[in-house]
Amino acid sequence: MQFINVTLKDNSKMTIPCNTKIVDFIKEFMVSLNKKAIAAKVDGKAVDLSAPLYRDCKLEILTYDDEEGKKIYRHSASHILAQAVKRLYPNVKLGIGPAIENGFYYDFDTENPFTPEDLEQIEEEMKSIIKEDLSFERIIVNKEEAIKIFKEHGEIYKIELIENLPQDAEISLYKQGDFVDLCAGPHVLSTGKIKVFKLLSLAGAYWRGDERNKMLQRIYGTAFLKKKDMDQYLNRIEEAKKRDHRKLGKELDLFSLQDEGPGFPFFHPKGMVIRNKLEDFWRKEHNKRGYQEIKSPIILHESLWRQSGHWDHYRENMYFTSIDNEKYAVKPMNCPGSMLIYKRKIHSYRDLPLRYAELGLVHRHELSGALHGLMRVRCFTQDDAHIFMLDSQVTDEIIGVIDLVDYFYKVFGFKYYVELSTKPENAMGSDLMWEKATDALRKALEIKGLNYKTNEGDGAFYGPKIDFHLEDSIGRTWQCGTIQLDFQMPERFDLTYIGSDGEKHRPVMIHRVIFGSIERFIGILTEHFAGAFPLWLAPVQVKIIPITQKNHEYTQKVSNELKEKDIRVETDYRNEKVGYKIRESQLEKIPYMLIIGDKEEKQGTVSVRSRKEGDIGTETVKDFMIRVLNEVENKIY
RNA sequence: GCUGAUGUGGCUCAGUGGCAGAGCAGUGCACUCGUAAUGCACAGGUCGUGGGUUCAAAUCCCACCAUCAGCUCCA
Repeated sequence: MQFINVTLKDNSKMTIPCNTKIVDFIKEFMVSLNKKAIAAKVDGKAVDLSAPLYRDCKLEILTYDDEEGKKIYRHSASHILAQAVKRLYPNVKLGIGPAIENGFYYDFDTENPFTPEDLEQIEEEMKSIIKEDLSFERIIVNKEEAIKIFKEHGEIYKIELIENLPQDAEISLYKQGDFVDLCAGPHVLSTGKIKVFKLLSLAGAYWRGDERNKMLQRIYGTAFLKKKDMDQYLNRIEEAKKRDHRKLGKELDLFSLQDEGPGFPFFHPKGMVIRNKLEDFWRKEHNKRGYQEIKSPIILHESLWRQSGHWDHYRENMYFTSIDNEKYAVKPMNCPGSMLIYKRKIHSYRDLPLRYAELGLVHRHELSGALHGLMRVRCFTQDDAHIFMLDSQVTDEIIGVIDLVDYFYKVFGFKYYVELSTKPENAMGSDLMWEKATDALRKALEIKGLNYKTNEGDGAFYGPKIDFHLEDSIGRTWQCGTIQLDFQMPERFDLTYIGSDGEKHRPVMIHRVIFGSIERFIGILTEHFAGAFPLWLAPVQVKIIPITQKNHEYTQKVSNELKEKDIRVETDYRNEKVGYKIRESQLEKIPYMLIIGDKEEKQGTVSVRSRKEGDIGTETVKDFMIRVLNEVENKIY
């Protein structure tokens, strides 16, 4: 008998007979993992537990606690889903069924779309497949054999996948009971290993994600080892639903979307307070940092958009109109307007860097099906800025923007991640320019000591970019800020400055946003704070609640004093019980409530209730004002 | 744009061929109240829009619009 050496994760070595199955190896030498093992990695490659060890190798056991193990577990669940569907609907054709973050899906081509009731039936069938505890068997075939097998089953999508594999490919199939699927694997040992799962939703999805292809029916599901973990996950989905800015936006009366303007949001008085506070903050911080605010028109002549390149690259997303028989376009971006302002006069190198900031309302034609509350709209306000500068100023300017982004996001308590995107396939401009620009961005990131991920080939067609993805309070990420180096616009608009040599030179330009879109940012903030905005942003900061009509006069006096200090106050003079008024203010997520009765009136105080901590005792009006003004000033959240 | 689902009073929803309903919100009256819902009464809807089928349509059929879940795309 031949023997082989197996090296484990802790570098210990074992000598075992050749062709020992991993599952047997675990039973013998790693008993503690016997129940937990899902699959294994041999020399870094994921394999089934039923695979034999036939040469010297490194062995690592994957359990549900490993990200990879979890994926394999869920992917196995997707095969069970497919088997259940085939049992119930034999004519359905299979697409693909991978594991995804938090779950899995499987795509099916079916004559009759599934209904939510069908899902229950499919779940039942999956349960019985799990009960049958069918083994996942790996079968290796060549290309011809694979095609023959799937032709017998009429699986046209699988055949298409196989045909795209190289001629000499070793093709693996997985068989459980009477069900065979094309799959690289690995899988759990048998269907019985899947403990808890749930089918979650139905959706259409294009075959291979291409909108020219047929739309298949996708079933989403998830699978966990413990019911507790699944319940927790389902709860988190519920929590996200509760925080949905569309729901909260309606409840808190911040904004609305009307049939008359799909994708064109209406901001209500309370939503406008948040908006204006964000803009005030933005203006103040930009002023401090040497930005000058501009405003360019919303409608501009078509010739401008031809010159800027938008006609060639962005026409599909633009709206057009005509005025006095001339063709005009509604701006989808602010940069061309900014270019015209730069070009209005001659600039000296001494004027640079020139930082033009613009809260610019842009309109873009988005597909109707893509619209989503404030997150995806057809008109939005970018907190844009275009910085025109000398080559030598690029790094400093980028660092300035990075610092500004960092300052802004911290104010809201967001963590964020940075990504650098490099030259794409269809880029304009020379390699040398791109290299220089990308180096400048990279250098700035390194000087700041920021960790970043590089997305090769993901830059804009006119230049590389740094993207900022912020993470909200329940762990979702959103792309907001971006810094883009742009060589095309200065070129296309023939921007110049006069250098110290008296000659004309080409300035460098960066284009950047921090909030991204004010509308989307408000959506993100709403979900991040679950509607309980920090005091400085809260549409109503203080609600004053008199206990009886006798206290109305004093209530009005307190209200006037607070308003005098620009504190946003509302008074509730309705003939209701205190508890009722408090409950309502609490649901409106108003940061402070002041309860006023005879006692307070006599003492000239107010009884303060915070939405977070409840009753926090009695204070003089003056102390309460100091408390509020301090909290606003420091943007405490 | 594509696939599927949904559309009934300000909000949340019931009503599946036979007189449009409930709760909350609103208004009026009573109670004058101490930290998350006082009681009674009243008012409010051409059932998304336009066609059609039927003695009769919120309900069945067709088209369109919007919303939702995804796909695709993206600030």
